[in-house]
Amino acid sequence: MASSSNTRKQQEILARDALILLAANEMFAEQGYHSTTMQNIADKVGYSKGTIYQHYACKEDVLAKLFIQCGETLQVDMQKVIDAKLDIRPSILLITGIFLKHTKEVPGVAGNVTLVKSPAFIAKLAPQYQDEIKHSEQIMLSQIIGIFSECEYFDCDQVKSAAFGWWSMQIGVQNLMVSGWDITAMGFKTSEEHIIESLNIFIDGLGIPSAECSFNWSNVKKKMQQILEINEF
Amino acid sequence: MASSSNTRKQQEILARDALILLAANEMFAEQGYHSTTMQNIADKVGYSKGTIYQHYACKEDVLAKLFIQCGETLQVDMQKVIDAKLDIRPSILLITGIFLKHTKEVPGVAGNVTLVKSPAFIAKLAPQYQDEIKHSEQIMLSQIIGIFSECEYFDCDQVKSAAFGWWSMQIGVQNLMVSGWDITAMGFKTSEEHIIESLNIFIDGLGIPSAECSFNWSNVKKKMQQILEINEF
DNA sequence: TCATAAAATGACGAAGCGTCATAAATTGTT
DNA sequence: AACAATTTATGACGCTTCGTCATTTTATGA
Repeated sequence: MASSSNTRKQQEILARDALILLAANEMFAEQGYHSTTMQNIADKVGYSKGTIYQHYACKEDVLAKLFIQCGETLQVDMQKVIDAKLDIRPSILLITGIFLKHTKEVPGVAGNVTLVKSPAFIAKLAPQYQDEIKHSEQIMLSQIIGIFSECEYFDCDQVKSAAFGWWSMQIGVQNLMVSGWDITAMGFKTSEEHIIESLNIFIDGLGIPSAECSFNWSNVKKKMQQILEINEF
Repeated sequence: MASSSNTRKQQEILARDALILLAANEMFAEQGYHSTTMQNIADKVGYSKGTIYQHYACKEDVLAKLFIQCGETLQVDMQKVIDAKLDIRPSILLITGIFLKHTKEVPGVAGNVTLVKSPAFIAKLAPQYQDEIKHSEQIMLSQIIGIFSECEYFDCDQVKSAAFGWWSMQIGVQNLMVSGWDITAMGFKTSEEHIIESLNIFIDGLGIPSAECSFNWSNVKKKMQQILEINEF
């Protein structure tokens, strides 16, 4: 019975772990990481603070775990786009769309990317989480570089610059989206629409010929639903 | 004597204020905002905690003031580039160079842009600082839009997209530069070199003809020294 | 020299992180 | 079922830091 009992208990723990992460993600999104206390999280999942600390050694580890989980989902979705073997332009735009979608879905994570990657924060994490974050970042970057490498006119350096530029823009737009800044009040369209338009400009600059159909945010969304096999978002 | 004495005292306070900001900037850069305590700052400037609180009502206000100061310097430097009435390509690259320079000079600020702009942080600030931050952002954005507006082939929407894209990339590269991530260890060049190369691609995409001289990071640096009238950095 | 005003100080309350002794619950045995 | 042994949950406690404010120190002026 030891093994069976062990498994059942492990499943209970796993289920509670999911609850903790769900609660944390919601509260980080609603009131920010620093304004959310471990007690808040404990209250929300209906367990005591001590129990939460049996799952995570520190508050930083909770956010790190959310970050890592999110990274895994991103990788899987990115791979679906890569496997679809589309042209460079739709590939890049779809992967951008995936990041935009995740930014909306997990604002508690997207709004704290800078915090998670800061040296002071990383230093507090369990070594395992430090490694996983670093690893996750490398995987994603190599996926991006892989896509830009398809551009035959470019040498290795230019591919890296293009990937670095895309990555910067992606990080930046996530920041803008989660900041309370209402750009539509300044006569702008949505962040999604503008960044897709901007990326089209960037891809034009790479010397990639324009596609027959225009790739605006609306089209990117439709194509994403198809590739990721989801109904709506 | 009242006026004179008042002025002298005010100057003393002003001088101490500068010391506080200097100390804070250094410590925020070295160990991060959250690991720096008000006591640390007080110790560094040689005054007590209470005295620091006569200058700033809360820790958030200290970072906000640094952020605002930095924004003012950026605006002045940007205006110098605008007044030089260069072509679009060098204008954009030089303004990017100015941001890169500031990122290196005030890492304690650049590494906390996301934090400062988060709703939870803004809410804690003195109303005056809230307004100044919002205002500073609008000024800078309108300066950027002004430069992209020079591009005669573009309509208003495209100009906004281009400005939004540049802004995102700028925020993103600042994040990457202050994160502990050593991209050179992954076979990359410096962030500065890559982002300038990326922006050249972006500007190509805008339909701007290539300049006669190539604008790499080295050239941008030289031109910056000339426009900003500085000797080195 | 002393009185009054201004400024500096650090002890204190409040709040949050993380720990650990204790309490509760679960499991195994007779 | 009753009890022992082990596992798990709990929240009081210590520690740290933010921000306050009564007290002390310094500066000003008569």
